[in-house]
Amino acid sequence: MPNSLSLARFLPYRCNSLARKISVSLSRIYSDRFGLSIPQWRVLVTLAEYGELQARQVTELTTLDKVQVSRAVAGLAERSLLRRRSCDRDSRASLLRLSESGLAMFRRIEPEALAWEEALLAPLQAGERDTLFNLLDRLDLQLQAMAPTPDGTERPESAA
Amino acid sequence: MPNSLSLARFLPYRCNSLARKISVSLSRIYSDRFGLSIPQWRVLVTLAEYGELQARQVTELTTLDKVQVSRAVAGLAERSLLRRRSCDRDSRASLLRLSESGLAMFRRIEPEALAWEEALLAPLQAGERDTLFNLLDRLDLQLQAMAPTPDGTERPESAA
DNA sequence: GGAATTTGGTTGCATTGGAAACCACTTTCC
DNA sequence: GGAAAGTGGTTTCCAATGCAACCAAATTCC
Repeated sequence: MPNSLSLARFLPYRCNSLARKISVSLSRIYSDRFGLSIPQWRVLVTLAEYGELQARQVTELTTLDKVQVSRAVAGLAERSLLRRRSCDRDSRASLLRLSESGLAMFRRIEPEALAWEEALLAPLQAGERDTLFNLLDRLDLQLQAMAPTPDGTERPESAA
Repeated sequence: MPNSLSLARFLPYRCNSLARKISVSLSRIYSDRFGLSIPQWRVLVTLAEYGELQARQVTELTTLDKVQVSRAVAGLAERSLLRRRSCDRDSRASLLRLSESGLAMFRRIEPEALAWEEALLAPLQAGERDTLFNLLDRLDLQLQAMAPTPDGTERPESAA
């Protein structure tokens, strides 16, 4: 019996290579033309959407770890694309907000990014797009359920 | 009007973060326990599937570039998990094949990897799994169609 | 046959990315 | 009030990654 694990049909490989290709292609917009790294791009989008946030909240919203956020924020601040304000309630933290120029940059990139996404999804009908997002959501959820708990105990099965 | 680009609903972000989580989770098998990097793991699987290949063919089958393949092969050879044979037809190239121990390692990882995939896909019915793979294939295809040609000329539209 | 180009593969170098140590502050708990 | 533990964020150090230069052999084209 030949082995049945074929890379080409192995979901982790498929997802990874697709995600990689998507990233490379999209980065031609925000990276080549606007000089943003992926983490910087995510921070930009997130602050554009939420206004003012602490770094901690950004990490939660972007699936980036705190080191990546710290560096991305430093890079954006360097270019005056965002401003940090000290936080009253907690003097360790600071509040992050896009500057005018940061917001302006976002407004220039946004329509292009959306157009690019639209082009990618063009072959899919509306219903298929919903299905796609639904499937991704469910995989995400399942992955979370499969994740080991820090203390090694298994979480109880959700009631059927 | 609030902007309509929301990270959480942006396909590139969704794909990327899902793929990342999948990789991290799966790597607990081949990385933590068997000490393989992702490229090494892909080379292992590919050689297990195809038997003997040139490095060049491996790059095509794994979506890795030649540098990654070269280094992965060096790492596997270092641990005697694979053997290189010189190629008659082309003395620059060499033919790669898993050693007995490489194949043995693959046979130990394979069922675990498949079981892990099965656990991830558990919430999806058979039809949904097909749909998922079909959608991924179509996105891949579309991405390829969107890719700029090296010389900047656009490829002709495929006949409708 | 031999210069010029291409191809298979490796290596060096500069950059990125992650883990863990770290600093400063805040909260908990006695 | 103060030790101990936790949290927000940055920095340091090291491994992984990517690009470009490189070497050697093969192919193309006169």
